[in-house]
Amino acid sequence: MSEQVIDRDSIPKSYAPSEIEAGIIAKWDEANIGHGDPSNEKSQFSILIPPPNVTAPLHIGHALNSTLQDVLIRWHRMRGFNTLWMPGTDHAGIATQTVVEKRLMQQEKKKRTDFERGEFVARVQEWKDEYEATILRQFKSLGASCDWDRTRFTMDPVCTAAVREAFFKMFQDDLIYRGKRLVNWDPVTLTALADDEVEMKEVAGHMYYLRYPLEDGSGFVTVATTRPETMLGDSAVAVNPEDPRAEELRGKSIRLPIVGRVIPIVEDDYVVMPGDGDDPKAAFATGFLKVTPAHDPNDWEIGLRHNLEVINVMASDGSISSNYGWDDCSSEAEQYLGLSREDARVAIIDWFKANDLVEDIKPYDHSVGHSYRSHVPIEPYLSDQWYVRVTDDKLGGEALRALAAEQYEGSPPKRESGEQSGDGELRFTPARYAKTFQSWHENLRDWCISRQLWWGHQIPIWTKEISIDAEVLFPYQGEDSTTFATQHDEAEGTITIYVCVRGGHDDVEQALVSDGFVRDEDVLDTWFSSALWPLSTMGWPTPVNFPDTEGLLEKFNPTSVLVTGRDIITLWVSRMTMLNRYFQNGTLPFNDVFINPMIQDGFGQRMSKSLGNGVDPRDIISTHGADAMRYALTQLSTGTQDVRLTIDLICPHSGKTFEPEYVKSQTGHEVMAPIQTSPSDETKKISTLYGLLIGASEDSEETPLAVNTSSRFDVGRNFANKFWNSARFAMLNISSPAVNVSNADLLPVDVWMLSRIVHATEKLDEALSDYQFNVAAETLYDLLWRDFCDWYLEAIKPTIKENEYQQRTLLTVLNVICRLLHPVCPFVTEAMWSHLCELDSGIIEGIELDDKDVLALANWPVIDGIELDAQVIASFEALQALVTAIRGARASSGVRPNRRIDVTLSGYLHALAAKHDVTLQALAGIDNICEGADVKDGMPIQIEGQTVCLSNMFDAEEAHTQMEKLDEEIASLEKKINGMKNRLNNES
RNA sequence: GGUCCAUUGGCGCAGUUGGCUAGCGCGCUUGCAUGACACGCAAGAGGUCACUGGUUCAAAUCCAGUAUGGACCACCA
Repeated sequence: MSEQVIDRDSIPKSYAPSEIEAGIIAKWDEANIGHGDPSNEKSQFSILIPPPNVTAPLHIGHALNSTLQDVLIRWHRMRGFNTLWMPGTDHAGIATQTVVEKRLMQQEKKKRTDFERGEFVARVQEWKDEYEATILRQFKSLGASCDWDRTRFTMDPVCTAAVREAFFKMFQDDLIYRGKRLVNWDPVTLTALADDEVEMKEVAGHMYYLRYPLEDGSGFVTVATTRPETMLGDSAVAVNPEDPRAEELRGKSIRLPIVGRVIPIVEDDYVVMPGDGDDPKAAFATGFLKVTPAHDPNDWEIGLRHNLEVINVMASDGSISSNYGWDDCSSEAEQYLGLSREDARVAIIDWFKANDLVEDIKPYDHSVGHSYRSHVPIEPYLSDQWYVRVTDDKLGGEALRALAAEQYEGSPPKRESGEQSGDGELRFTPARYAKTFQSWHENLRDWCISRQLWWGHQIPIWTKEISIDAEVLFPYQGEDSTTFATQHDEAEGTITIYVCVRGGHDDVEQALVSDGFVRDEDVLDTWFSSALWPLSTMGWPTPVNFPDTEGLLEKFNPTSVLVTGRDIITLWVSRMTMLNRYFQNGTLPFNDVFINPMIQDGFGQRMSKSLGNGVDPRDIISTHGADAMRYALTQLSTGTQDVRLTIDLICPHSGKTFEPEYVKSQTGHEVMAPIQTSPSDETKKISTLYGLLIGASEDSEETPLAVNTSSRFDVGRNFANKFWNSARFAMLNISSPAVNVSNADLLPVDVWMLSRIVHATEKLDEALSDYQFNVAAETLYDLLWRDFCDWYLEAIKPTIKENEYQQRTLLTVLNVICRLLHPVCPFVTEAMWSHLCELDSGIIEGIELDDKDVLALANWPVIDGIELDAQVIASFEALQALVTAIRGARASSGVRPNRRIDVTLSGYLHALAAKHDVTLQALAGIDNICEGADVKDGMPIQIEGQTVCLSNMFDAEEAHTQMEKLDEEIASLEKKINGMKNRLNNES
């Protein structure tokens, strides 16, 4: 056995992440550390990645989300669980289609409709392939230990099969239906949106007071509206039955201006009366409400109650049109056809003004729904759409009952048997988010799932219209392959047949087509396939067709925990819960939901591309390293609050950093720019370019001159470097061959250090079990920095070279620290591990550490039955207090740092000092340790009521200078005192 | 309008069932090129825990109210 195993030059002096990370990733790939094996008997721990949209590269929020998942996965893997972390991406229907359409317009000046559907989808597919590859590379570069062989995409064959089957079954069970409703229509992207895809924005608008003449010429009523342009589709005026004016108007009609339509006055208690104190609308109300069932959701409801005509006066792009259900367009009204909503509003108000029918126009601020994609106001628009009946107890009710009893009063008590029922087993961390989940389900409305897009899962419905007199003859009825529904339209005299074809029956599809059926053009809402993610990724329902998914569902569903952001509790968490329970006998897709913090910029704003305040994890990895990023993100995951990430702009060429501020760019956007405290050419250049680039286009692909980073990651870089260096130092001190260490061979400092790793392991386990990531990070920091580096390494310096037992203890401690740090800082620990493996660590009884070439696959330290003398530990802690006190006294009295002084103590303190003499001498700069109770010379200090005396603190010359210094200080203080005294005397 | 969250030294945050002197990182001050690390070491300054009242032997912590900030839901008269 060689004397010195580690060559001093083989480990560089400081940690350079960029030189090491790629090699480590390759090592993990080769060892296939992420592989989850369904046939493995060990208990499972599984996580499904919230699949990021393929619209753009990952941002720092994704990095946070993935880091936390990876910490949990690596920790469980080391603890011996059979782990599966399933990666993947989401096709993100409308979002992806929108960015691709935008790019085609910019680069090729082409619209979607300039392509065949298949052609266009192929272009989107190209985009998807590019970004999916980028995203997966990003995941890998931040150290994610997913099961890469099972990477899924929401439009993979395996996922498509699940979508087909889910749709089929729900259609069969009448949980999916066709309905003519007002939907949230996006007039730019030309698609319906779900309620939660609508963003409310405050808009400074106007309240228009319009006079509607009574048909009999006996006067008029004044209606108040914010949307005068919809008056073309008015089919009634409503008044509250309690309103005193209601009675004399009863039975009368209105002649609608411009159109000339005669419309009834209906009585409905939805109408707010002016002066009704409680309702804020009362201040603006006239008591008369124009009713436009085709263009307002509330009016739609009134229309249903009073059986009113539904007159749609707009085309799908929001322009005024008589082609979509407006039959009585007058010649007067024709002038408005083709105008946009906005232009029509102006023109119609002009008409009312010209005809003296405008009573008033008041400024009015209100919030208006906007499309979360195109950002234009939503148009409530009448159309035929597909809905999921989430209001059915089988879906919404089941999801609600999943909530754990301690988080939701209405939850059924947990079953006594060990059987998993799903009821009351869903637990949110932090617990308050259970309330978000609960109130969402208590106010559910059916879910509109059809989208008028090309990118997505096409709805598996084939349609044919037949005469109402014709017999509905359908050759496939009753077969396992199809199910159908019909819709009768008495007015048109038609029956529409909707046939849903189960997946894998191409012959039936062809037969339908030759029979005159046409497939529904629309695709499903992205969240429909996302809702099936826990099932589809694991091969539900037909594992036979996808052999690599065999056994996954049985082994890994329910998954252990879902880590996600609070913004998708309703969009995603709820729907996964519903569908998983519905298709899997009530079992849940996951038992725990951990809601990770949201990252904001230093000013508390959401990060976004258009603000220019986004942070790309790749930039952080290049400036700080992946471990640094992971450590910092773990540390700021406190669970209670959102986190602010102060952003620094750094110029990659010069390395200069700038503080950002928000300025108006030339396009009018608020964008981030460097503060020009001392305007240099460089600041100006970056500022201008930054503003231009970010302001010019949201999807700008050019790299700005400056890169966003944050000094918040410095703590992580320092931490990783500290580990690197301390490990290097420790290993360079190993010179003796391996030896087994028994308790009797340990010095007090070794016993103390072992007690610290026991303590840290327990605390870490507890913190991670409770998803207290910040506590975990803090625990690691204290262990590595405070305990190991500040105390242990310093304390053993005098003895380590000679003491072979201590060398083995040091190696064992380092080995344990390596393992404990690994889930949070996998790269630097894995890199050190290969050096550590070159040394034979020996054995310390009570600490179980296996031998593995790859740290990621090594075991979590099992510290069991190690006997550490509590008195020895306590005595080391007492020594720490003594050292601290002496250091403080030395510093405050100006002793030269490298001077060795004498200390005189008595009683138990002397015994303590004598026992730890070498350590005390090294840590506190002590020369002689003397025993004595009463010392005349020297400086007395108090420690726990005992007097300790320091002496020999200065040589003659130093003593002289020190005296002079003190004299000066006394003189200056006396001067101050006299000054104060004089002032007091003068004032009194 | 409804629900929820936050307010702790200059900055960013911990403080889980009330209980030793309220912690941590950055920054700041003083000193240090010490044979692991200046991405470092040692010592230090800095907080009436937003405000008002209450419960208690004891409140940053529990209760009520006020102020400020934020998030979500509802709402196009």
